[in-house]
Amino acid sequence: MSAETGLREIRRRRTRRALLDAALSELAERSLGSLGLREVTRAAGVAPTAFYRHFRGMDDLGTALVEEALASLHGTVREILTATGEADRRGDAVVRLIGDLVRDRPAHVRFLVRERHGGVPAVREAIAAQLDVFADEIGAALGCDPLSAGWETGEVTMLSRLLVDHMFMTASAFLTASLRGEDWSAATGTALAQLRLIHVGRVHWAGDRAR
Amino acid sequence: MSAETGLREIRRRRTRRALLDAALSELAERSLGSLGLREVTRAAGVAPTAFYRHFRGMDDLGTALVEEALASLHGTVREILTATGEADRRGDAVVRLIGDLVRDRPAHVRFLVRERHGGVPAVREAIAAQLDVFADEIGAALGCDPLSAGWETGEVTMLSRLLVDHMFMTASAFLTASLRGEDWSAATGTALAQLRLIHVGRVHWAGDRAR
DNA sequence: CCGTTCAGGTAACAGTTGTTCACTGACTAC
DNA sequence: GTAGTCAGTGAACAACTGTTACCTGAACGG
Repeated sequence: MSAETGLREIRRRRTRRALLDAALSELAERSLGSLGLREVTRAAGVAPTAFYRHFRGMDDLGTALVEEALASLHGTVREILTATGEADRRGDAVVRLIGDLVRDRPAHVRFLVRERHGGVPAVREAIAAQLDVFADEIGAALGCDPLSAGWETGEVTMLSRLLVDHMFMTASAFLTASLRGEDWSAATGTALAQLRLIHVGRVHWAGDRAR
Repeated sequence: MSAETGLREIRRRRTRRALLDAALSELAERSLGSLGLREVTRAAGVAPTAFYRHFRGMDDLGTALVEEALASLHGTVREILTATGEADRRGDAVVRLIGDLVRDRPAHVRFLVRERHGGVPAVREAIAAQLDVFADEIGAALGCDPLSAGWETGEVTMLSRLLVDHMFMTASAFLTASLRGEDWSAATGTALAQLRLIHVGRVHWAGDRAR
């Protein structure tokens, strides 16, 4: 295993964390592309050159942040998929889990939402690739569901992509709600209703497809 | 009226256009926050100081681009709302119109998609405000539809917000499809199916709401 | 204990940035 | 025809950028 609890390694990890955190807090109201290497090191309380001991450049720092943010998101997705219960109860669980994620790691979520279509190609593509993986996982889970009996694979993937995108818009809604103040429950209600609408569409999909 | 066809005004408008176009083409693979004033003037073939004759700063240039981009989008939305025909035929019209918009003004659409959650607060909020207006318009149109009989206003707005967001994800899908190559028709199919799924959910919404 | 490794710091570099000032000269209003 | 307006220019500024080569000293392996 890679325990690596040397004193030196501890220091190393600490400043690496400081760099990531500094970048993350700076990214609250800025975009990655407009973030300078020196700004990050200054906010982290480290000399500019120390940056290169950890990252090749800002793109590298960006992809590291993607990995980190998607790790927590992956955990959330896994929880969602393994959540048992009736299909419409599962919607409640999804919205609640996304809300928890936004509460626990707002900076990570904001980073993902912002850089998904952002100006740094490497980061953008890293996020897109991982979201494709998520969509596939969700699609696989959906395929096992009795509600999807008789669905073509193309139909399943279009649904899972819709769900992934809806996850992102829900997260974004939670973020703006959290910094605008008190309409958190309204955002929850909206997301729940939209998810339920999609669910209803799913239930009656096969029946209405003929027409 | 403000005809203003003086020779001086013509020159003025020309360099203003050059500045906007230069910024727009530079924004194909970058974000507004990372775009420098001098880069724009250099790409426009103008001295840096000329910039200030037209904009107070980059934020101002950004909001001007928002206005321009949303003007074309507003036209599309209006066409969508006034489109007659059966409800599911209207879905085809929506996807086609968005496709046309992406084909005609890819830079504007990309700018909107990128800066919607981007790093420049002024631009972000300008876009959000206009999207709220669009959602209200769509909501009003939906309210007149016989399919929405018995719907609460909150339910109508959650649907219109879902539709606006889906418009954006469709536009984004078209954009990535257009620069990745040939899966344009696949993107069309996905967007259409998703819209139809939402439509099916809408039709059976009232009936399933009780449970 | 001693030589090595290596995270971090210092100093300097060439380039770029936003912004100001005074200036030109083609257009305009009278 | 002439005086004035004003879009665009040129030069200069302090501040900042990413990146380099070299140095320092504490933790490390043996």
